[in-house]
Amino acid sequence: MQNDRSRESLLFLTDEQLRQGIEGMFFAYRGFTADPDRILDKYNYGRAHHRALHFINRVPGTNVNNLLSILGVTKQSLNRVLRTLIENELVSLKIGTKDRRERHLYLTESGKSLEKQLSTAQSHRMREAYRQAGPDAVAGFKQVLEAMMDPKLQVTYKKLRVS
Amino acid sequence: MQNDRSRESLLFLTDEQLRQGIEGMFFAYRGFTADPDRILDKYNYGRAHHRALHFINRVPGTNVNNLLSILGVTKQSLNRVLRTLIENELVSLKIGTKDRRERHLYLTESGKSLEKQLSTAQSHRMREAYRQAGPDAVAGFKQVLEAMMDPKLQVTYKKLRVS
DNA sequence: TTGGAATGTCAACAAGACTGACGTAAAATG
DNA sequence: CATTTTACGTCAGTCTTGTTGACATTCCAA
Repeated sequence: MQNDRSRESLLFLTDEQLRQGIEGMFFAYRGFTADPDRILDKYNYGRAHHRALHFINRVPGTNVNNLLSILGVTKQSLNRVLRTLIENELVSLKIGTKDRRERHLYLTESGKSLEKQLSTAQSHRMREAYRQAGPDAVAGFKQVLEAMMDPKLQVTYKKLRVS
Repeated sequence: MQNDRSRESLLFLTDEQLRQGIEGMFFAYRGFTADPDRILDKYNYGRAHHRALHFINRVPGTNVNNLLSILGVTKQSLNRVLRTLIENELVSLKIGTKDRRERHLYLTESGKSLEKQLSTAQSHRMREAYRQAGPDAVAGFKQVLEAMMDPKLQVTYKKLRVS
């Protein structure tokens, strides 16, 4: 009995199930980035630019270090991306008033406009997927995603929610 | 009534919900690749090698064109990766008997061993996430992932299941 | 005043993606 | 049988995005 029950209740943890999850993540991520990628191409930007735009929009006035910890890249790498975004006037800098070493980042009007374009495209696919799968599936989807994150990123992720 | 019901039943489609899904994918994908990446580093391989190993293991004897369509990269890109894997004897080639233009790909013993190491690490995290979230959440997770794929990749994904 | 933090910048490099062009062998087709 | 198409490999060049390492600047805080 005990044995039967555990065997049954753990069917979702078989190697086959796990493999499907792995391949699902791989293929779904391709779909997830496909639409924004096409838009970015037209403007000669890449995914790195998209990510910066997304999180600056999400946390307006963030400083560079905070953005670095969200994105998980080196400052040199982010800097290159930020430089072009600033040159092209999609992002503006404001030097901190309290701490004047800090640069606070904001989207300009054109920045907001491109970000909107990108997020609209990405959300559209996400919305369709959500709609097809239904509310219970969506709840489960988010639970699994959250459990898959590194603990630190889980915290970052949750912070974005309440900010 | 009708109005209330639709408003309520669509709460999971709010912009906030969609944004959480987008950021969830971003952060979860980082976690998803983190453990294999650490192993790959030690052997001086990258994610591209991992993907090749994964799918050659999954579809032993696949030809190059089939692998290309699964991975969604150019032959030049895949070739670079395959060449090193073959040189290092993780992958072996067999020329097709029926169609001698085709190269069929197999993992060697060392190939299988590395693949096992990588998939064990990746599965471990996936298993923990699944366990924490529970079977219903996992079912929902997979539903949403599948709905997020490009239609062609959805077919590819399903084919891998039954093969 | 001095140390350290936040930031920027230069240089060099690598992985991994791309395009384009070309070559070869073999199968398929007219 | 001749031609075309397919499967694959390869060379060359480019781009994005990541890395390390070194060094400069600014300026807060002890």
